[in-house]
Amino acid sequence: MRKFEDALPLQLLRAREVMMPFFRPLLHDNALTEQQWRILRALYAFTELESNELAYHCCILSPSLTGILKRMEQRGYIKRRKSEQDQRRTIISLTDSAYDLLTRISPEVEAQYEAFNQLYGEENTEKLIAALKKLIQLKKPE
Amino acid sequence: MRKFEDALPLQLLRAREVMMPFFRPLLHDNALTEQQWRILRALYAFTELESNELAYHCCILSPSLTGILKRMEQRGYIKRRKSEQDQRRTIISLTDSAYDLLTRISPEVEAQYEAFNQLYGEENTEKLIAALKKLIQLKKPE
DNA sequence: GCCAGATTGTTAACATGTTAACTTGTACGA
DNA sequence: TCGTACAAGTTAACATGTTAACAATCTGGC
Repeated sequence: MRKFEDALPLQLLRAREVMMPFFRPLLHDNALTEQQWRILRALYAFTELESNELAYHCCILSPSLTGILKRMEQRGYIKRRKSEQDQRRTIISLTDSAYDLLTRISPEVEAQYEAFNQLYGEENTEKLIAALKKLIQLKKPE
Repeated sequence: MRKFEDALPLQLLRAREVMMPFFRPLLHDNALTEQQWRILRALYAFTELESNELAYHCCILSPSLTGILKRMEQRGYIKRRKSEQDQRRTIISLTDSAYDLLTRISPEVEAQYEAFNQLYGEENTEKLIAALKKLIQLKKPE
């Protein structure tokens, strides 16, 4: 059988566990979960997104997103409106308060990316991103 | 700010989401979660492990492990014994039933790895594993 | 216009992730 | 040897992951 450590999904998980300590303290200080942070960044990048688009970009399943958005709405970070053309669709966007938060902590996040790059090496990072992009473009043939 | 898609932790997550569909149907057919499968494989590789070692190898936090092991014990896949020298430590190992299960579905798992490699390319896979191993060896300086 | 089938989002039920607090057992120095 | 600090597991409380089922809406063909 394949050696336990060579399992690629496990390696990807481990790699993530090595990176996250760079960012977790920051998120924790601002009472944000990783998922909430991904949502803030996605909405910052796209200005507004429908629920299913947001879920796709953030790698979050719809049932999880329902709860997360509920909490983020209560905390005043996101707002929702119904699509005019299709009453099923909800369009999500950020509040001013969320933009303030992003503006405030983004520099610290960038600093942590820098710290990581210094440790891992700029070149290694680029190679890894390239390899991951290639993998992500794959689709399982059915 | 950094482009949303270029966030490395997100890329690692996406990559994993692309890979897992190769294995999920198999796990699902055998009523196994990803975590339970990691535990089975780790115990198969190491024969027996203490709780904290098992948690480390499988990237599972102790509080989660407590519940997972409870369910796996009820289903007859693992057994526990106390360490003689240190009554705090629990040593976990597989039951015969678990070995049977592993023997039965391992070939199918390997076949899925092969299918993935054919799609992604042997060389790409090796490069990616090498890059991930290098990353995993990093420790955040405190 | 009407209905079958697809789509969007939610709820439900359970498993796991995450942090903090707690329990028990161990080690170690005053 | 006493107590204090530490280590291993568990529990608690909440957030999220996962699958299935469901309600509301839309879309197309008839």
